[in-house]
Formats: sequence, structure tokens, C-alpha cells
Amino acid sequence: MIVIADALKKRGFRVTAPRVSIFNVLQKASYPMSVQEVKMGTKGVDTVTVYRTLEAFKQAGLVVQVDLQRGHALYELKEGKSDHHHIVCMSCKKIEDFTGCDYQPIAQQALKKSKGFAKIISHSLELFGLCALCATK
Amino acid sequence: MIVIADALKKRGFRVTAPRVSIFNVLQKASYPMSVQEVKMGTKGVDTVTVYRTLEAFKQAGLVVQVDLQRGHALYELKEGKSDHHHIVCMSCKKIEDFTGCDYQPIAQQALKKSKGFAKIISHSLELFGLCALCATK
DNA sequence: ATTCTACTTGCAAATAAATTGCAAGTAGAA
DNA sequence: TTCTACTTGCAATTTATTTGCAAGTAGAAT
Ligand SMILES: [Mn+2]
Ligand SMILES: [Mn+2]
Ligand SMILES: [Zn+2]
Ligand SMILES: [Zn+2]
Repeated sequence: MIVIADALKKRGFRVTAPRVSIFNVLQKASYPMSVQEVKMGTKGVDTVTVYRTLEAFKQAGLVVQVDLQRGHALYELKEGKSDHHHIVCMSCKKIEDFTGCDYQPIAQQALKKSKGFAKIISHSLELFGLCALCATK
Repeated sequence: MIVIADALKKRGFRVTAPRVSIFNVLQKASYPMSVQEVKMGTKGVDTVTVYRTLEAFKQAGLVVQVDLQRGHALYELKEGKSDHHHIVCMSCKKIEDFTGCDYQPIAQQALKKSKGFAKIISHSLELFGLCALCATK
């Protein structure tokens, strides 16, 4: 359980109501959320503030952005959870977490083979498929 | 070298000037392109047509969508190239391909552990880091 | 070659996503 | 309590993507 105020202060953020609220919304979520969903989860935080806060949290390493080939980005807390990724149903959009992404060797090999890259900081990995329900239809 | 007309016919597409043009643009590219870039590469194809064509090509398995945490999607031809992914410089946006994504075991394990997924159809994997140039700054 | 029609396209318009500018508000240091 | 750099909301933009529709055409059927 992360103490929100501490998490914010530790990264040099002022502790404000919108930030605490957004953090709380993300912490309760069990799947990555869109900007709109995060906004809905708060009481009256402006959309722009959600954008700015999520971007700041992302820069600070508090949050990760998840792209699932929708028209918009999703975000989820990084803290607390270990490196994990998602299986997504291409039909009904259901999302499940999965772990076991052993990307270090892949990243190191990619870096070695690469012509002009110096370091790898993060990675994204998502699986797209069909859930049991949608697969039968 | 893919024969464009055949590639289109084989998938049930009519062979039209915009489609051939878009296909050619993608074929010349050495990195995934945005809708705007594809449009610029053609002579007068409408933006909407680019959207619709890329989506159709994607559905047909001719093209893959690449999300690099920008505000928009990128697209590249699938045909001809083997399964590959990208290293992206978070600073200057440079993109390099890399191969060696051995995702089958990861996907199979994720599927086995999963509660409600039946099959995996595709995957995305991107590495984010710094190129040699940007790393020194 | 001509006809026919379902598939395509461009254009306008709408909707959605993300960014920017700025004045008013405030957390936290002093 | 004061002060100020950091935050926020609101309006306005910009950029991304989708939708509706009438006009155009590729390719199948004469
Ligand atoms: Mn997750
Ligand atoms: Mn590529
Ligand atoms: Zn499903
Ligand atoms: Zn760079």
C-alpha cells in the first residue's frame, strides 16, 4: 500500500487534491484506464489536469502508458505491481494482466545488434487475441 | 518483391490508384509511417482514404499498426518482412528495427495462465530508450 | 465492347484526442 | 503570515479519427 502523499513528495510533486484523487482512481483500478475514465473517477478534476498529471506521473515513473491500438492511450500505476503486460480481446476489449515477460535478453540482444542505440529504458508488450467467449462466436 | 496488384486481388481488394499508391509508399518506407506521412507520400490521395485503406490493409493482414506512445498510430507493411519490432529513441524519435522477438513461449505461457483467453492472434513489442547521440546530451 | 452494380473515393462535417495560453489559486518554503 | 513558483480550470486550438453521402469506377456479367 503506497502512501500517496509520500509518493508524490518523494518525486517533488506538490500534494494537491487533483493529484491525490487521480492517484487514488488509478490505485483502485484493475486495468489500465483512459484519460476519460480517470476523469470520471474523480470528482470534478478537469480533463486537461488529468492529461497533465498522467504525463507528469509517467515522466516520474509512477505511471506507465499502455497502447492497445485504440484511438487513445491508457494509463496504469507502476508502483506496487511488478513488470506485467496485457492480453486483450480484439472483439470485446477485455483486458487481463500477464507476467513472465522475460524481455531483458531480448532487449540486450537488440541493443547489441543495434547500429545506433545506447540504452533501453522501457518496453511495451501486449498480446492481442480472443477471449473464450468471443472465440466461440 | 511483392506484386501489388496481386497482393490486392488475393485479398479481395479492387486494384485502384489510391491503394496502389499507398502500398507503394509503404513499401518504400524503412520505418513505420503516420497517416499524414503516408498521405504526403501519395499524390493527392485524401486523408480519409488513407485511414480507410490502412485499416482495410490491417484487417487483411497486409499492414501492421505500430503504437509508439505518440498521439497517433503508425503503419508499416507486414509482407516481406519477418516478425520484427522497434527500438525508439525517446528523445529524437529515431526508429530502428530489431528482430529476435521470441514471443511464442511467452504467448503460450500467458495463454495457459490466463483465466479467460482462448487464442492469441498478434502481439506488439517495442523498446524505448536513447540513441547514441541523444544519450550523450 | 457495353452494361451494371457493388465497392471506392473525395469532400464536408462531426466527433474525439491531445495541446497550449493564461489568469486565478494555493502548497509549502521562508 | 508572507511570498512565489508550481498548479489548476477554462477557453481555445490543434491534431487525430470517424461518419455520411453523392459521384465515380473496377471488374463481373452480358
Ligand atoms: Mn495492467
Ligand atoms: Mn519496422
Ligand atoms: Zn472477448
Ligand atoms: Zn535520439
